[in-house]
Amino acid sequence: MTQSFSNSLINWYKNNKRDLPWRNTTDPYKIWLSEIILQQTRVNQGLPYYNKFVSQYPKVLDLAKAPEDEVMRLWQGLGYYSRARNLHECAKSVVKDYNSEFPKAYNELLKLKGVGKYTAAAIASFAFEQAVPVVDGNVFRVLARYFDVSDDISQPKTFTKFFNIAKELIPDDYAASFNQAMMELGATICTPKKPDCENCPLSQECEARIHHKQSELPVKMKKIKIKNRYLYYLIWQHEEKLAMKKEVQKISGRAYLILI
DNA sequence: GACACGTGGGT
DNA sequence: TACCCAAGTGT
Repeated sequence: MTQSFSNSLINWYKNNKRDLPWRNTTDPYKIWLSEIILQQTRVNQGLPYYNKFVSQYPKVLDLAKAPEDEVMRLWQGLGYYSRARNLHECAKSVVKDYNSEFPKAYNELLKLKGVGKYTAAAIASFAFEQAVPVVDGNVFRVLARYFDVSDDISQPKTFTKFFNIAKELIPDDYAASFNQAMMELGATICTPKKPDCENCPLSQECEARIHHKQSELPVKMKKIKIKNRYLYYLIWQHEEKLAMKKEVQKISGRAYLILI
């Protein structure tokens, strides 16, 4: 049962995977770079940034040596800017504390800034072929639908449940392919809206498809609420030129970027 | 454990 | 239009 799941999935992946640059390497630096960029970010949006970073900083040492302003500028437009700051800090830490080599152990990877459970598992499996399952939004969706698991995925404790299900399914000798395949299926077939069940290699046994519950799974209770905030800036303008100065001030314990 | 963090695409 | 997300993590 678990074997047919993995076999079908991995076989489908071999024949249908997209050709993406970070899939043609086992360099942990490039794997890490791609994973940070792809956090909460679509492939099409992150791809040009990945290429820029690899080109500008071929090795972790290059990134570690770069000025933070330069790294931030390269990241400009991608969003979630704390990722860029953590990226730089992580690179410096790998150089200083790990002799410029990424650690292999999952628990050691977890100590790196910006590397959480998902990214640590991704590096451990893609770069080092360890059988640690990745659990991201795609994996939640595929497993919730296939096994009809209706736990609320917005609750942190649910992560462990899905991690354990995936751990049962992941083959020791095809860990990287399995993890990649789970995410690829979620990204291209088992999508949030209108999943393409006709072309899904797992559709025959999928509980959600059998019971027509695709739109009800996975269950996510937490809703995103957007609050408006209004900030005021003073900008000096003389003819066509703007006068701006970057300063960082602490206001009630929080760092603000003040443009003067 | 709840919440903030960003931009861009889909319905 | 107004949501709903998308290869999560830090606080």
